Amino acid sequence: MKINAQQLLKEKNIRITANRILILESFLKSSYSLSIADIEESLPWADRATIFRTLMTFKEKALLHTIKDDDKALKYALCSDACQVNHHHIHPHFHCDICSKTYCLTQYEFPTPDLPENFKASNYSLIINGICSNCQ
Amino acid sequence: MKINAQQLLKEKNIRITANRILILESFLKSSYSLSIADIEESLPWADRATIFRTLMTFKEKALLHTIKDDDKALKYALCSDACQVNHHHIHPHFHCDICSKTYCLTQYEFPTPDLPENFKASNYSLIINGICSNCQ
DNA sequence: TATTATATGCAATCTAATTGCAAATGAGAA
DNA sequence: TTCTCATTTGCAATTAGATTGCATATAATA
Repeated sequence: MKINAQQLLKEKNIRITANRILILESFLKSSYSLSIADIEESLPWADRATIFRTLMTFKEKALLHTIKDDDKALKYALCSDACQVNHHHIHPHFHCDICSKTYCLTQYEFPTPDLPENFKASNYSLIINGICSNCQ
Repeated sequence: MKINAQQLLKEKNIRITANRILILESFLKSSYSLSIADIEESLPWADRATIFRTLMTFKEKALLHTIKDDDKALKYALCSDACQVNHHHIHPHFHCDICSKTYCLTQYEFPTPDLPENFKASNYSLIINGICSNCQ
């Protein structure tokens, strides 16, 4: 793991606890976004409410953002540096209809559409559905 | 009302009932998308399960599509003709952070981003957050 | 008008999210 | 190092929204 979870927490002024380190490490290790249930599965001793509140905290501190894909459960993914600089950012995500994984495509920017008169955009969230490279 | 709900149901091969006519009319009248709760409010005598199943049917028959915005409840909106021709379409939606209404911007197309190698897209769903013209 | 598949209403269930509260713990002060 | 106190945690309970089962009612067509 290149990026140190503990250090990242300190940088973000988040109190360091075992739970938080392990939950953050789950995200650092994963190439796709995770739901509360995903985290419960990888850390079976952890309490759902604690995971939930940890994710809330991480989101407030702009360490994570949420994604609503076609699955029932909300997913969470690490914010890139771009996210962290600017809270009003563009988020393309790819949801695989087969394995149901959702990938955060922060490096793939897209041009924003025009809007009707007097509509002011602050944030764009794009969900692309399809089939990922693993499931072809 | 320009478009006739009853006729629309017939075209789509959906059995005509009082419930379905009134629910469909709610959508024809509305300039924004509706949740189950919204419909319950405007048709207080209607049963939630019936509304739910009606919306399922409408979605299956490509009369409606669903939108997951920042609200908890799922929203539904009429499909445009474009939707109906091609099931793999592009959906820009605008969610107002103040009044919480979500508008379907079918006329506002956007260019699709490039994807990583071997990722095949079939559907794009864009949620734009911001402030609508009514709330400026 | 009779028949039959489909739609409805009601109550119950499910799933995921969310909260309350007392006990445990982290981080800075002494 | 130990003390102090705000913060975090674990457990149980609750909420919100979605979804289902089943008996009855109804639409469409013969």
